[in-house]
Amino acid sequence: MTNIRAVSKLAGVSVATVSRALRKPEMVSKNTREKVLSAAKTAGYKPNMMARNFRSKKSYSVMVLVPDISNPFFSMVIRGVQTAAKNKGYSVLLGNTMGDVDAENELAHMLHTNQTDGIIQLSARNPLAPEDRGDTAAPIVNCCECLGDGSMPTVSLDNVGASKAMTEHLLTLGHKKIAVITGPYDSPLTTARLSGYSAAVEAANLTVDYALVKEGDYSPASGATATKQLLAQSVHPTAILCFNDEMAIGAMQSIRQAGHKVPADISVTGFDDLPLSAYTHPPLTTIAQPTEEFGASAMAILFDLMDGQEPAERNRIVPYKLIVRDSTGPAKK
Amino acid sequence: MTNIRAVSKLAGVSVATVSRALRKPEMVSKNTREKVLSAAKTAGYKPNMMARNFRSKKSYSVMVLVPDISNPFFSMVIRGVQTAAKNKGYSVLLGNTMGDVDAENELAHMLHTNQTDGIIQLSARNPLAPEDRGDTAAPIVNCCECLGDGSMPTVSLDNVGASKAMTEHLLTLGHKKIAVITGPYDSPLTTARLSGYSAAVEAANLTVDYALVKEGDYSPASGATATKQLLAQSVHPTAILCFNDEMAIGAMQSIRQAGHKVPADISVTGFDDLPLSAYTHPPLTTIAQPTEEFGASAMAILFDLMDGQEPAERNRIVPYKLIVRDSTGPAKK
DNA sequence: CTGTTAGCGCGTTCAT
DNA sequence: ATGAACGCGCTAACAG
Repeated sequence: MTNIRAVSKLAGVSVATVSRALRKPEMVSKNTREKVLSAAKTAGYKPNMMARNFRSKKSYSVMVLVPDISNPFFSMVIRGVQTAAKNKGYSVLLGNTMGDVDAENELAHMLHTNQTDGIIQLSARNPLAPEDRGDTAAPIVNCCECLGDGSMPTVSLDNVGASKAMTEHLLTLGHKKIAVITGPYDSPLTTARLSGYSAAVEAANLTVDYALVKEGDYSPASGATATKQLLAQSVHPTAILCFNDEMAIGAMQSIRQAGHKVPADISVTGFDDLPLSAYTHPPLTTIAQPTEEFGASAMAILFDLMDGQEPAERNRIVPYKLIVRDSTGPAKK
Repeated sequence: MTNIRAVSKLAGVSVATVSRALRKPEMVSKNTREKVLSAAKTAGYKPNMMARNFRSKKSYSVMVLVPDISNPFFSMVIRGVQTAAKNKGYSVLLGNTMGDVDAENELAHMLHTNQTDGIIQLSARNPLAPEDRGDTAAPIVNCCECLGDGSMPTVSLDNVGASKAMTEHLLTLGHKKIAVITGPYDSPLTTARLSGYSAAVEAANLTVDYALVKEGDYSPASGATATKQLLAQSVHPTAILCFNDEMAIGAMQSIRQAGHKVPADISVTGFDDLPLSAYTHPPLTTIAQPTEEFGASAMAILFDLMDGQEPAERNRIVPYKLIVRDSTGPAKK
């Protein structure tokens, strides 16, 4: 194990000088700096990061707490986090929680044991015990699905607006019976998107029919099941607004299986704009979310927090985009 | 910062005893153990993992080098890694490389700077410089897309067999003009799957028509493009065998756009069995790979390596499964 | 079974 | 601009 002392001997300087030459080159004369660098090179010196981090009390890593990493939407966000982290020399620790609260808390605990410097939480739950939050200054950022209680800085979409825009798109096409397949009812995402939907419906002087609102869990299977229920009911929707693309894809399958056509008989919309959604049959009308920007913004705020500063924006909103493809069309009379 | 010394004072024992009571409870009397544990609790003591790891020269983390984390296949493998790692108290560092060799090497460097204890490489490249490999004992495992040079232990699918089985499935349905959309030609995955395809074709006393073999890059767009090329050629395939599901989905779109039907006119097959592949139109015939098992096996081998032992199996093969859905049917005469 | 003593490798004083 | 000395928090070695 070639350490800093070996280099100092080889270069004929003190260990302190070696450390400085490597970390703060401007503090050392050009002459000795070159001497040190060449000595480090010939010795094949690699600084021991564990020692360095230990000494400086920083792990230079951040953790992403994600309900399910195999969900492509989340993994795109994580890609944004990773890119931003890497730019500042940070690594990303993965915390796949499968939605389990205990797992979340356990992983968040790594903040206190110095295994990570900060956390990006991708679901609406503060994984820190209240006594550990340190007056809202704990280095943790809530991203994508956010809590509205002010306990953490957030990065989120204008979910109300996005859902409203999508509903208006359907209303404009003449749809009056618009069904909804939501996420879990206890999620703030569901609440926000439902309220956008309601706002648009009511603004069109229609009333919300709660028989047309079904709870899903973001899986294609749940979209398929909810759609079967909808088609079995007495009042048929002419459009189904799904709170993510996977459920929309499941919905389209159930519609086909029932012998109906998308969008001729029933229009379907999604949320997220997965890469595959441009290739479904028919290509899916959906809401695009800026996944990389989600990750990058969350990371930027986290850097502020870790520096001990108040972030420039405590509740950042990133823009959505309505992507109209072929799964929506005029309402069937 | 409440440290081990604070606890030792509170409990009236030495720091060494505190350390032992926490790490090797059996080395300490029941009496003092309880004394220490209660003291630790009242002091709110959380061991500083950076110090612990530094001292024991292990980071208790492993890194997954992945070409693209937003590819659902990879993220499912990573989920398997994470689960297995967590069982032994290890964390997972994410190394998204976007296929960039320099990024890979740079991340692999973290092995030498003690930032990680081992690496799972999900693409066919040894990220370690030859002089750093330490006689094949370096703690690094190649998974999914594997190098055949013996430089690392591997976990892989029987790609030749899987591809052969799929081709045989199509041959049995009467297909004689089977096109192929591959991965990048320089990938061993492509080589293996192509050879399985050839073997099946030749076993059926047919000859491989290289005009029907197109290179893709695993993206749906590349599947769509390659399919357009195939349909523009003079000899039409009656089936297209794609080396992943995304390309198959892109292929199906191009086929529809050209006014043909799947599978009535052209059968299409994929590889990977993504969760969405059961919901495409039509549902995709594909090869399922045991993603979690990939991750778990790689992690098991890596644990052996990190323990300094030869792994039980240096080249583990995990089983594939042919999933027949509706995207394949009898060949059109 | 327990306490004392030594570092791990590095960055950071405080001198010079 | 440089060197000597210290200590981060913990575990390992050696006594007792």
